[in-house]
Amino acid sequence: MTTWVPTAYRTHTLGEIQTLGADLIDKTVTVAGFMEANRGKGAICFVDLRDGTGTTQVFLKANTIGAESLDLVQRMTRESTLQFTGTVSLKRPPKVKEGEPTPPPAYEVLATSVEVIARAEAPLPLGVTDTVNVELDTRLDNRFLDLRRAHVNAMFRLRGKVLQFGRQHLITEGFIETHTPKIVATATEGGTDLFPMQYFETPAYLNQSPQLFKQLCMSGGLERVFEIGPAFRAEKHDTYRHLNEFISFDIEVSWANDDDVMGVLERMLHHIWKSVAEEEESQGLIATINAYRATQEEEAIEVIVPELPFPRMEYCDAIRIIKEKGGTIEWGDDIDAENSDLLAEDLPQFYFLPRWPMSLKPFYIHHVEGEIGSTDQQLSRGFDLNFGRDEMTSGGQREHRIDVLIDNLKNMDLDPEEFEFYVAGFRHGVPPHAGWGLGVERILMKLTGAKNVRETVLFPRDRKRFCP
RNA sequence: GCCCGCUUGGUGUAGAGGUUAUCAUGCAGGAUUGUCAUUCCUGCGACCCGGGUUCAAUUCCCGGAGUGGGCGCCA
Repeated sequence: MTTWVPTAYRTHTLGEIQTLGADLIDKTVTVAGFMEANRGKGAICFVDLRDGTGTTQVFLKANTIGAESLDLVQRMTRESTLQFTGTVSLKRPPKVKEGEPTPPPAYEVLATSVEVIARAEAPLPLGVTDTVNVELDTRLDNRFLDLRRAHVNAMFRLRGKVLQFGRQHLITEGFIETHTPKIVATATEGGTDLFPMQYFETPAYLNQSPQLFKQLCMSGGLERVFEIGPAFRAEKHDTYRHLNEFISFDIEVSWANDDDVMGVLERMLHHIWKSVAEEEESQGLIATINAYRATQEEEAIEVIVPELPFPRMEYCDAIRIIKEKGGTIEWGDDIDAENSDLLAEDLPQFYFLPRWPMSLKPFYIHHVEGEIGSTDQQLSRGFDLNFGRDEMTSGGQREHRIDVLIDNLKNMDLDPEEFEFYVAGFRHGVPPHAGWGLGVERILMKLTGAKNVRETVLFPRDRKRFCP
């Protein structure tokens, strides 16, 4: 349970007026919030007041609050911030049609005074309680108002929950939380464009992932680390699932191989899903999202806890199955969206794709000599985790043998000298280690049914948007 | 970067070479109401920009800008 400590502006939250209402009857309280709606233009008026914990009706009578204050509230615009002092009372039950159940008792505040903290300008750029659809672009331009909408607010509370449950699980498995630098000197670990920046007199970059640094933590004997932090990629992609700044949930584990960290991943995701499905507050957030979806005639989202272990579909088998289904692909190709759709037909939820060809993986991925695929090419210990058609995670066992590592760099046309800070960490003994990076926003998409990854980020950064 | 759409009140939409430009929501005013998605009445508010075709363009054509979707690549 959350403990709400009174503040300078309110003695109770609006949620508490409802949950503690029976004990608060006739007590004087001060509450504050956004005015969702007001009704009544005569000698009485009702205000729906909303704060972060819920909504409560405030009842105003001319002879209790005074004609002047009543008039002020009656003229107030929606979403204005108001503070009321008054006494808690039992709300008169609504008229119910015959046969319908009587709703549980609700409480209201009979106002004795009001303070207008801020009047909201009208018209609102988007309706907070309106049922009309609002386009994502309009929403993001006015995110502060969009966030006031119940289902959007719930999305971000749920985001916090997901991170909390994930963090909680890793800590129980002995992980420690770390932070690695986001300003880096090395151009790239391959595969992506970076944002250049100026670091005093020297060119530098925003980091694309904590990869190389978390490996140095392994060399440093930290054994089990995780990090939840931003990653920056300057790719000019424009899709429902890409961002130029996203939050990467990363782990790295010593004395472990790819199978070991796949285990960590599926246990963590299982814990997150299970917790969201079972925890009361999370269920409430899901219910809020579903209430909105119902107004948009969208199907309710259901939190289906995935079974352990997640299915494994090795790369070679995936290629074979795609071919059987009529997809165009050759061994050694990346699996594109169209072909991922074919795999997703049979694997609509989480599944691992282990043992990719070494040729498709970055220099830091480990391979075991003799592990070869169906065309006699070297396999790697790299894996992906998909949810249906979408990639959630990329991971693998890392190359801890310094000579192989340097060969890999050379084979991929990278200059080992540029990676000296990294290679140096391998000169004095490194435990075999493995890890992964998980896209937090993509997980949120799957959990909340969001069709666009931007919905799961407060202020998304994409090709066209970096403000607000 | 490539391909395909779209752009109409604050928001979301309907629509047509000549209309009083539709509906919902919103906003303003009024009637009713201890209301509770109130109900009812009245009113307000819009065709992205530039050029072309035409007697006439918001509608057709070209260009631009903005935006949405798909793809590549990725998390």
